[in-house]
Formats: sequence, structure tokens, C-alpha cells
Amino acid sequence: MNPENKRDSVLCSALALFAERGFDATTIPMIANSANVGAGTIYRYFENKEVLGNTLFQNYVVTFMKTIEAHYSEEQSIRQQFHHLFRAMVLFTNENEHALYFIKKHSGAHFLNEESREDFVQLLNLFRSFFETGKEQGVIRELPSEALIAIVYGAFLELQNLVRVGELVPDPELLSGVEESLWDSVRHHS
Amino acid sequence: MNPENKRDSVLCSALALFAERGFDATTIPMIANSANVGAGTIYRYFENKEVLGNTLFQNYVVTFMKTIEAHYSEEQSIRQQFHHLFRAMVLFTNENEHALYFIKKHSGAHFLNEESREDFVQLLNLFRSFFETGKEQGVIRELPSEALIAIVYGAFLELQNLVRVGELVPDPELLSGVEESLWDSVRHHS
DNA sequence: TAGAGAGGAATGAATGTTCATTCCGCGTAG
DNA sequence: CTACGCGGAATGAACATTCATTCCTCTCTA
Repeated sequence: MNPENKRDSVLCSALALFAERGFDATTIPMIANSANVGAGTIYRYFENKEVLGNTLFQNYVVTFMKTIEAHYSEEQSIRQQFHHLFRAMVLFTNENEHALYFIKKHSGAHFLNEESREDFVQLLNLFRSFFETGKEQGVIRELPSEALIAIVYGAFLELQNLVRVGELVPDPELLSGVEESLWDSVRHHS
Repeated sequence: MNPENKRDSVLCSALALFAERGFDATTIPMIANSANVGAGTIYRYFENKEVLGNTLFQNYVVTFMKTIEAHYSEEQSIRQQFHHLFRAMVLFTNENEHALYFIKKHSGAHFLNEESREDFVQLLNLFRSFFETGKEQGVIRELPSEALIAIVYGAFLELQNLVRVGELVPDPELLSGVEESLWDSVRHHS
């Protein structure tokens, strides 16, 4: 996001700081400072720190879902659907630095309100229904969908974190290697 | 850990709370209350909150490494070594509730001191050398070891979290299914 | 066209609250 | 009786939040 106004500037700085240090370890003055804005200005746009956190969380969960849905079609083979899911995750990560890591780090956080939690459940449901279909077709491994999600989601986010801190460079070769690895972890092997 | 004295009681309560809510969102009075101890008593045993956090972190990272090493032998085949690594992770998880999740959640936290960070690097090195050997033998997929670690570590911890919150029951069938899934994600496929 | 004035936006010092940490009086074991 | 371990109220620092004031920009007037 290129901050074109103070509100966006606050959101943008808060996202980076929350992802880096966590919600609780980030202070309002830090955010104000990083956004080049007075502390009071933040309260013109957000009722309080929690609202700011929830706004960010919901924004990005919804954006993530849209990214997935935009690249998704139930017509295709499960393998192709998986490819699109994976590409959507990569795309979202590229277009929204810090966002996926912020979501992951705070998906169980205490400051989240009901709406944020529901949005997150919906996101998981996208993945769940994919795996359910795959298992019905005998293409996906017979494990609880929760477990399959955890494997792909956990592995991907841990990788994304390495990229974030610069320990890994996401060139095409690495990406396709990772996609294959994750696919092998969830597919049915005969 | 069965708290037999006040110090252990504090450690035990702090571990559970840090894992649940995170270091920053956990207050000293919360810990004192949960440990059935006065707030001041905590300071008889730990210089301050950071020291308490680092003590826990180092304790469990070291215990985790010991658990792994106790079940490890370089003589065996890579597949067998992987099995032992996996069982060690499960074992450690069973014997030390909350501990692995605490480690994961805080492995990049700002309160960690140099020593804690070094211990964590050592832990990762255990995994790294396993994967390096495996790649040399052509048994493990050609991906950077960092990436392989992230996949196994990320997936396992996300799963362990599901178990922790009760969404998944770790029966033997599930465990061996997960082990196979993770093995398929890192092994070389011909 | 210049200048005054209104109204919204922005600021950061001031406020009240919450927390880590300290301190002191109490009880208990030796 | 004494000394050590303990609890929890007391303290001060750091924080989220508020608000009186300033600053900007647009508009209306002479």
C-alpha cells in the first residue's frame, strides 16, 4: 500500500510494526513516529489501538480471500486448484508485504473481536472445502482437513517468514520446489 | 513439570500463560495469581520478567535438544533418523505441554538475549545437519535446508497448536499419518 | 486580487491507567 | 527469639488516550 493520506500511512506503519514486533509490543507513539504523524492523529481515524488492529486484520483477511477466489475455479483438477491456491498465496504475499505474517502472528490474538474471528474462520473454510473435495476424489491424503490445512499453512508461513527476514530468496525455482514439496505432503500416494 | 516449590510453580504458570497469550500480553500479577504466589515472590527467584522469559526459553530449547539427541544416531538410514526426529518432537510435546508452542511463538521475540538466540540457532543446526546429510545421500529433496526446516517445523508446530486448543486428537493413527505426510514433503521423489 | 475569516485537520503536552518492580510488615521454622 | 521466605500494598515508569491549541486551506468580500 502506498500511503497517500495520513490514514493509510498509519495503517501501513502499523502493519509493518505489528508484523515485526507484535501487537502488544508496539506502542502508539512508535506507530505515530513511523507514520510521521502526531500521536493524536491516529485517534482521528481509529477509535483506539484495538480497532486499528482489527481493521488491519479484517482488511487483509478479506483481501487474501479475494485473491484466492480470483484465481480459483472448481472446474479444474485438484492438482490445478492446488497450483492456483499456491500461486494466490505467493501473489498475496508479494503484493502485501508483512500482511500474511501479520495475520498468522495474530490469528489467535486476544485483541481480535468477533468479526475478525469470523472472517478468519471463513478463510480457513476456503481451504477446508478444497481438501474435502480432494479427499472425496481420492486425490488427497486421508487426514483431517484441519491437519492438512495446518501442514500447508504452517509450512508456507514459516517459509514466508524466512523470506521476510532475508534468509531465503523467493526465485521461481525455489517457489516451484516448495509447491511440489507441499503438494507431496497433502496428495494421496499410491 | 509438577511444581514442587514456588520457583517451579512460577515457571510452570508463566510457561502456560506465555504460550497462551504471549510474553507481552502476560502480566506479572497474572503469573503470580496463576501460580498462587505473591507478585513479589517472583522477584525472589527471577531478577525481572525478561530473565524469567529467557530462563524458560533456554530451559526448554535445551531440553528439546536433549530429547532429540537421546533418540538420534547417525548410523541409521535417513528415513529412520527422520522417524526418530519426529518421535522426539512428539515425545517432547507430550512431556512438556505448551513448551514447543512457547518456543515457536517467541523464537524471534524482542526480549530474548544473546544466549537464548544462540541456543535456538543450535537447535536449528541439529535439523540442518540432518537435512544436509540427507541431500548428500540423494534421499532428501533438493531445497535449501532452511526451507526444509521451515516446512517440517512450521507444519508440525501448526499441528501441535491444533492439538493444544483441542481441535485435533493426537492418536497413533493421526501421528503416523502426519509423519508420512511430512516425510513425503522433504524426501526426494524419483 | 488580496486579505480576512471559518472550519476541519493535525499536533503533542497533559491525563489517567496499567504495569513491572520495590519494600515493608507478618508469620513461621529452627 | 531470630531470621528468612512471603505476600501484597506502594511506587514510579511507560503507556493509551484526550484535548486545548495551532495550522492549513478554501471561500467570501471589498
